[in-house]
Amino acid sequence: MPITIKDVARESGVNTSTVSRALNNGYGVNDETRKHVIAVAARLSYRPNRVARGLVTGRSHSLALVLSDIRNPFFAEVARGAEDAARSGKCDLVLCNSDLNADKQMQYVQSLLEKRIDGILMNSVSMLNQEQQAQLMASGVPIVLLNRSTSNHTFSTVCADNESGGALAAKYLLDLGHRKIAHLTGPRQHGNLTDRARGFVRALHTAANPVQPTVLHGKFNFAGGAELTRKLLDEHPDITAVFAANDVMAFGVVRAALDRGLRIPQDLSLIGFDNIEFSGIVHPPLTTIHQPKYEMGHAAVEILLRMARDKEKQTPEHRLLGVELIERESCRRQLTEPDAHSG
Amino acid sequence: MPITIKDVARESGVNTSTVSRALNNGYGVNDETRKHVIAVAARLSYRPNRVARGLVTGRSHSLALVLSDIRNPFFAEVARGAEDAARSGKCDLVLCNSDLNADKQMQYVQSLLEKRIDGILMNSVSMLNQEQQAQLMASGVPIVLLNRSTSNHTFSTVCADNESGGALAAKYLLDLGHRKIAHLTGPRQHGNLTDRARGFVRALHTAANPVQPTVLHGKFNFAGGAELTRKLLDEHPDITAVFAANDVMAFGVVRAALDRGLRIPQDLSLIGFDNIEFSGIVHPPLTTIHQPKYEMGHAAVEILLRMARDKEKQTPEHRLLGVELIERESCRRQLTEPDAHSG
DNA sequence: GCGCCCATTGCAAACGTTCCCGACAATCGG
DNA sequence: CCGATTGTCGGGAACGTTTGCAATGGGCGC
Repeated sequence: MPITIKDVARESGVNTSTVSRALNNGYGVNDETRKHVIAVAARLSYRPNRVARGLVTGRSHSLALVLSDIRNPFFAEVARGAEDAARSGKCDLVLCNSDLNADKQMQYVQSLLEKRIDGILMNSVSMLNQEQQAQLMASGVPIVLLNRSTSNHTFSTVCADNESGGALAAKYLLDLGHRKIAHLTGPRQHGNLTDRARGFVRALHTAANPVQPTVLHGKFNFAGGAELTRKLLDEHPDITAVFAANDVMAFGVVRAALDRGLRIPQDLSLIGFDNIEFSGIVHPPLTTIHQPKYEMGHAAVEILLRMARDKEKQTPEHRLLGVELIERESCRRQLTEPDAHSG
Repeated sequence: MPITIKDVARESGVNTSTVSRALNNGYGVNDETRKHVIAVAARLSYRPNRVARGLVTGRSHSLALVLSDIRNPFFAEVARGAEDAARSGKCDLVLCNSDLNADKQMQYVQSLLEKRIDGILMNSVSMLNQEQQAQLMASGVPIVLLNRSTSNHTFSTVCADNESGGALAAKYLLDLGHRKIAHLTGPRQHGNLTDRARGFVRALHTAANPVQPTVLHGKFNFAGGAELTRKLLDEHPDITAVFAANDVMAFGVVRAALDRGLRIPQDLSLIGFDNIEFSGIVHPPLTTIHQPKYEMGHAAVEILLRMARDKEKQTPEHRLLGVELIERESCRRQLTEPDAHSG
């Protein structure tokens, strides 16, 4: 029913192949006839069928974004960057929520492969077993991972410099004069969080006046942040500054601290990680390490587009994006007390 | 290069049409041969090419989600509901961020039509002019609108019951004893917000003891909430309760109130709208009207799927989803003072 | 004036499915 | 025992493009 290339060909008195050439790159077709064809196509309001084109070219002009949950504001920002990049690369983006479920993720990949997707951006493959990872590799589709998997360098990766971010947080707290410092983070297996912790602890250790922080592991969400804070305040009531592994945990810290009657930053300094939008909105505005989420999504899709174009150049590319400290109002200078040992 | 249906046909000694029948609905093919074909397909790890299938069936098995910005947590939740529904309908979801830009939105639609998308879920068409809306209608693709456009009933719609939500907020504040009440909302053109305001004001008017609220219009974001609050506190310092048109505005109210030294809920009661995730996390936890965001996305896609299946039944469907009050800690009972007139 | 080259265009074969239609055998009703 | 029906399957056209190759014709060098 819709208008096809044949209609345009008939109406403009040329062959379909000429129409195709005129409408696409247009090289090898007389300038006059090209204009004529284009005019006719416009008059009939012809819309090429990208499905048919995809069948012959083998490219679907769509990319996929497989992440755990779009409701996580971090991923929403990444998704926006990815979509913008895809759009400027004439591709569209299909959204998949894996919930970090391995089976679900593989089902998505299968479905995407059947659609001859041009590339996939995933936030993690760490939950996949060896066989599944091998299957992904074998599929031949370009894949970029959002969070670098230390064990696997066969895929391209885009990652924020978590370790530097941790160090940035450490330096900031030290400069403010804090000596009793804690770090609340997620499970030890979590690569990104581990990197942040490593950078943080290392910077504290290598400081002119080294500090040994208290590090607590738990769930890396709001409830986890609150729970770890309660535990922390019970066991180490002398803590003056907390570095939370992400902003949502930091919000949990705020809540638990308020419940104990502690004000931030007057009684406790707090620094987060991610710089999600709400960090600037909550009270007090949260000092945090900014992660270039939009740029990460953007960069990942750019790599994907490059890989999709050059089917030869499939050497994995690794991009590490810088982070920066966003100073707001959740930290305060700590007057240096006399050292406990000297008392 | 990849394995096609022909390979399976050759390997199992039958015709491609038989393979197709065996692998799909399977009706009209001997049970034994079907099993054989399926076994061979599995052995060769055959993956059907959905692009080719789409070319002949005319269905792409993908739906599109065109919204202003996925970074808006409201839309992220809608998107998640939509994606889950699409998935269970064997479709995938392509994501488009329109930024409420009419041209961009039409470009998206054009691109989606070229891909022979099966249906489109958009959050608004109000920024489109008549010609563009007519063009959408003429395209013949199933379309569901997230926010009911009062002027246009030609598309299907899914909408939360904003008016009832406004009434719910009004009743709640009245029950708590508030008499000096304000409503901070967005521009007058905004349909949803207008509905909320209407429900709110009407419920206050029709109460046993009617109240005339102060209604202020401004930007419906964080900054707008803060700005309107400053204005409100300047002009009406006797206000005891505020209904913000959405949660993000409510956060702005919190900020501005704190800046003036007012505590919530001790000095000012506050109720929001949407119940985004952060409403339960901020301090104080925000009492608000819950909008079934996930369910809205889910329902919209279900309508889309139905319309895509029955190409005949294209009568627009309108679904109004209920809202509910989520009571947290941002409102407090107001002791009824003697009426100002009697003083 | 002749042959060659290049620009332009048409022809037709793909791409991988689905699905209509016809062939064939077997079964069944009478 | 014969015609009709049913179940099973193959043949082949279609879906709307792209693209390699051949054909055509004009211009140009010699």
